[in-house]
Amino acid sequence: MALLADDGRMSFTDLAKETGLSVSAVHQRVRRLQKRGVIKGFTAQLDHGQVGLPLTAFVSIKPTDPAAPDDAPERLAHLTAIEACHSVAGDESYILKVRVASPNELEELLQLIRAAANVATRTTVVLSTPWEGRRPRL
Amino acid sequence: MALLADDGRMSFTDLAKETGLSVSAVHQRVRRLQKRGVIKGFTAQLDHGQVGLPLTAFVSIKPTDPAAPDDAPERLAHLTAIEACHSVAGDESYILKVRVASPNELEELLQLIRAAANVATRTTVVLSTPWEGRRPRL
DNA sequence: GCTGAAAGCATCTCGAC
DNA sequence: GTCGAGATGCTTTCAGC
Repeated sequence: MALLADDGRMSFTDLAKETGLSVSAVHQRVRRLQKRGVIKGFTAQLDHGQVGLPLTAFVSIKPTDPAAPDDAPERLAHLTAIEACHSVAGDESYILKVRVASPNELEELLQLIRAAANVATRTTVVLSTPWEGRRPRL
Repeated sequence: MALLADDGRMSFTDLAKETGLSVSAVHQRVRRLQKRGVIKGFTAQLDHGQVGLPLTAFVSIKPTDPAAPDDAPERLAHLTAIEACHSVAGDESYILKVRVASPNELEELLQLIRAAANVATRTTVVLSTPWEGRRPRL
């Protein structure tokens, strides 16, 4: 059932046909999934290239002072160019995924990140994206 | 306008109120954005933890034979645990984002990746995700 | 490219199984 | 947890500007 909600903006009546359930049953199930948080929301998938943010990069960060409290996520939350923030195992402490308009903006962003979170950065620029946001097979 | 489509499954009538345009104008604009590919589609955001895939990792890959043709994306496309595939600048050639149910599955997946694409892998396990899929500020 | 109205459907609620 | 029917409201198309 969750597999079918991946089609995003599909009418509940079509969902009902696909699943063989009645329309109201589908409706209630989706409502329940939203309340339980299994479905966190619905979004439009935008083409970042066409929307003015053609440059994607991964930024790994490591605290310059390992003794300092690790509140990097809050310190970086205001930087809207950061699309995702993952705490990771390994040499670095976080991996950020960022979207910017140009190399210049990337440079500015890295300075902001270093200043805001007191970290060293290691940046990996994305050249192309064969695919992204593919739905996991359940 | 694209900012408002981020709310995903919103009625066109509500969009029209927000934008001050008429309902049909909104309708036409969205259709145009979809045809131009600016809006690639609509999806439900699922909670991967609650959907049986609580373990996320980044896998960087590097060809074992640098002379071989680089067709890793096609060779890996059938592995549905791979959510995204980015070609990147730097020491490694691709970064994959994968979702699996358990460490065991991750181990199996890495073997499959190495065998399918003839590559060496470097894996970074995600411990937690303060945020993800945030909408870029336009 | 925007508007407004009309026709067709989907959504959502409710009572019942 | 599922179903069916009814009121409400949204989507979609079309002619006109």
